[in-house]
Amino acid sequence: MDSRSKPHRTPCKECPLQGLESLRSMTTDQLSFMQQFKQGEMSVAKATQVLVEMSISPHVYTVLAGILMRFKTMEDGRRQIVNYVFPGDLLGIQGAMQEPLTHGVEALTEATLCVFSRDRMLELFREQPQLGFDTTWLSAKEEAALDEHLLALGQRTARERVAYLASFLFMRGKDTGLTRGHTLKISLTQTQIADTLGLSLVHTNRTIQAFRRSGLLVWSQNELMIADIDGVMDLAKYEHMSFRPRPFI
Amino acid sequence: MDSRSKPHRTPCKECPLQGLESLRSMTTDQLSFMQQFKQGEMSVAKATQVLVEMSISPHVYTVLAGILMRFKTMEDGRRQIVNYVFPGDLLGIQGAMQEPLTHGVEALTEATLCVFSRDRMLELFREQPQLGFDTTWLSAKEEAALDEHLLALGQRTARERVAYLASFLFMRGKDTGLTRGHTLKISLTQTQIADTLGLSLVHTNRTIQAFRRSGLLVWSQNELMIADIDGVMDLAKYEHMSFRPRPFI
DNA sequence: TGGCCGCATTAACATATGACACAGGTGGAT
DNA sequence: ATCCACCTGTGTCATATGTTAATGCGGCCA
Repeated sequence: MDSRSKPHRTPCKECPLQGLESLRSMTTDQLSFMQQFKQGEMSVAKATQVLVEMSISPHVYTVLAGILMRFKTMEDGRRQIVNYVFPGDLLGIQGAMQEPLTHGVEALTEATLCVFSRDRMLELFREQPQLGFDTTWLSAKEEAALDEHLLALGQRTARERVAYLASFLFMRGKDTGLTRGHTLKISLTQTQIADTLGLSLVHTNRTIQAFRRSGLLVWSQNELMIADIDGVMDLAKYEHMSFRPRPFI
Repeated sequence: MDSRSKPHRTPCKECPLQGLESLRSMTTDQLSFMQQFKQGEMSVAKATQVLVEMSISPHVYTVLAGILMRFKTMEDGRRQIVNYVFPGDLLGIQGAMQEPLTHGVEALTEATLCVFSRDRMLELFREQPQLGFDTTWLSAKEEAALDEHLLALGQRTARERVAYLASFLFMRGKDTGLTRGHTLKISLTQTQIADTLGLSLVHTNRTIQAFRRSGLLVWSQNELMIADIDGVMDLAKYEHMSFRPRPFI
């Protein structure tokens, strides 16, 4: 499969994200700024490393389609998936600070990204203060999600963690239009789930199977089916707060 | 002790943070903007709740002095301390998005905060794009720290976690001028340490004592002494990256 | 002065979770 | 076809960490 940049370039007026209810739409002025600010578009195959740990990226990205994961690794090979990246999310903002990335990013599905130049980020803040502000807003969202994950890893049992991650992914998928009925098409291996939740592979497997037998939650290789989302969120003791539409750039 | 706002108001030109090596200093233009942007100053006693979970804060703060903690709680009482807040850090930026706070903040020491108005944040981005950009930079830093904590909770053993937290706090303290020689004056109860690391109180106690006996690390009620910071960081498998001076507002 | 309270400390015991080892299925590469 | 890598699923056993409960100590307050 091809994982290199493609010439195709969605005009910002037709940005697929504009339609999403959970995302805030842009003014025409903002749209036309973004149009010229946008450097290009990139499509990558599943399993492509989009950003690599320790490198300094010359680009900043916005996800147009697809799901990706952010992760950190230790020298001895241990890996922690720190968060998942959905359409509308900003990627690699650390690069804009000219600092080496402290995490890697890998695509979990085919994905297409909107490409911006690291060096022009300040220009965005200068010309479009509101969009600059929105960038901070997005960062605040990311922080809130990470806080939530920390709560999960620090305080929840294995069962609760699995229920938590399932609800989290499902809700994010729902907000970005990726769910159909009770299912979210996402393919995570159990190893990836384990590396997200800080559990061993074996125990993750057992926990997922217990859910499957209960019928509450069926998490297979290609999709996540949640029969009763409220039930699962209760079980996880997860209080999802639905907020106002999030901005994006 | 008094924990209410006080009239005292440090002029920005004499901001104690300007002197820190690890923080970037401001231009005189930026300083004078901040001077009028600053709404006031607040001094709080140890153990004061500065921001409360679920509330919508009308203020955003920068820490001038002191150490605070950010935490989340679950309905059944479980608590996770998600990060520590040092001088130069921004607090409550979620408030600027007019959204309810997803975490609380409590002072661990006497602390003094610089107060800004939530509603004027956009003005900051408009008039001082660089400072707006810096705000995003700060958020990116916070994200990186949270990623690091997730790695600790998800992948490290109890021993490694304690060593990690000790190094993390010590380095942050060092960067903000709070260490003297091998010690950092900070008073954390073992319960707080446990709630940071996702360990039980008893096991935290055992682990800390083991370190104390080894002499590598003495963590008492009022201070943290690290005999050999490199040794402790090795033990934690923690690779601290020292970056360029961080900005602040 | 006595009593209460928060905190550190210890011991004895319980268990959730991890480690290891192996089987079986699937799909891609050659 | 054959091989190989990767993934899910199992069983057995090991152990790091959690739980409960009791002790002691210092500070604070009536």
